[in-house]
Amino acid sequence: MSDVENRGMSVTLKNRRLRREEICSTLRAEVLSGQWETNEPVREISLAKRFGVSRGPIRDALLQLTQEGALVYRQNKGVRVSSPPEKDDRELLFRIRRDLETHCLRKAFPSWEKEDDDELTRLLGSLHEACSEEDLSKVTASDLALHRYWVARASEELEFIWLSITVRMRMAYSRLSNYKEIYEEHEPIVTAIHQRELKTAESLIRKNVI
Amino acid sequence: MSDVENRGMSVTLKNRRLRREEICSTLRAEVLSGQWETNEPVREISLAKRFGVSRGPIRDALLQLTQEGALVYRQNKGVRVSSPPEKDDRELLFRIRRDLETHCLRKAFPSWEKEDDDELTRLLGSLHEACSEEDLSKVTASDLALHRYWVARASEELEFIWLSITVRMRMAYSRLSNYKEIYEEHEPIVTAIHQRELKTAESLIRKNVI
DNA sequence: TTTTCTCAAATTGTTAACAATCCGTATTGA
DNA sequence: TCAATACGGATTGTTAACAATTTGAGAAAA
Repeated sequence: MSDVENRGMSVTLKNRRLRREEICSTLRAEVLSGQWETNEPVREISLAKRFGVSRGPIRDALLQLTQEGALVYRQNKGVRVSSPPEKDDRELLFRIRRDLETHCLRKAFPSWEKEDDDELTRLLGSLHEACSEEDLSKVTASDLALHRYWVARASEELEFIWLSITVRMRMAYSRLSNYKEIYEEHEPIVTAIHQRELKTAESLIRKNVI
Repeated sequence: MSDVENRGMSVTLKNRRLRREEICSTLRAEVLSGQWETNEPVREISLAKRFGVSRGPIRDALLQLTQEGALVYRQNKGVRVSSPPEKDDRELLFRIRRDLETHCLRKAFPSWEKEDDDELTRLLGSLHEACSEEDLSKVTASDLALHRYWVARASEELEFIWLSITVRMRMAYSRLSNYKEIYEEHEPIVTAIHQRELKTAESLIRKNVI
């Protein structure tokens, strides 16, 4: 069992039967936050032991992550962590992601309600907590969940497309020097949404997604 | 066993061990060409019988098609054919698809070789044949394969993203009145590529993808 | 009649055993 | 020595049986 696979042992007996989606998001956060070596093979058996299930559900989860772009699948050789996209493609992918997020926010805005505000506040709090703890895996998951919310709020279809693009970009934080900056880039976006300032929110998202 | 599931019985004994990708593309073409009722449940057992395998590989294929957007998965209820995207989202998706295809063609052009020309010719021939036979499933698959070629030629990463968008759009041919038009829209694109006229090819693709 | 409850059939979810494949190591032969 | 080959452990692919869940028909109750 490798180092990575032993991490985060919050798997208690009561949630022995984890949903595929839960296994997925745990693994996704680890891959996205760069905790797995690129080209490091991912073994089904060790993951099965770690999550306390058989290889079946693990294969489901790995196949899903393959489709999302976090992993690459090869016949009879299992999956490995994929490489980030080429430089040529990054600019296009960023633009598509910006277009998707602003489109979704604009579309969801007319029916935006207080409970949406509350949920965003909760997600922002989770991001703040993760940044304070300097927990990279948690920061990545929180960041993803925050952006994902306004996309999913608009369209389940677009959510899948957005996710597969965002996951492939690796959400690299190299542009930001520390965790505090990550939080401080997101706080104004949520504030603008709370105040129903669509244009401001759109503009801030465009500046954040680069 | 439903009507759809009995269709196309070219499954002989020799290719008993079909790859997941082969099962996928067969099912994908049928879904995309509208041969399955929307919201019609897709049963694992009947598909397993049809392809002569157990439910395992079928589940793999269905999960993959779910991620691509052809099917929708619900806990304990299996998959069903998804609905086409909302009108609001269609224009955005078309634009993204156009951007992806032209970007990929431009990127692949410098290293485009004779064998690529040959492959395009082959794929165009397949489309022509499908149009002559008026076989909707085959037309859909051929059209997809042709566009897919120049995307895949540029980037495996972008191929996945492009596929998940294109599959979700259902490739509706309502804009075109007959099969002949479908072929006649694609023939000039391939010709332009053969003659290395990038601008012309890009422009034709933009007009074709609407 | 209408609603609620019960139960059995159908279907999906999970598991463990088995088959096929890959890959590194050792052995063989020139 | 070196290349080719054979072997065996490790890993993925597939299968069939079993568990859990959903669904709908029909009985029971209001």
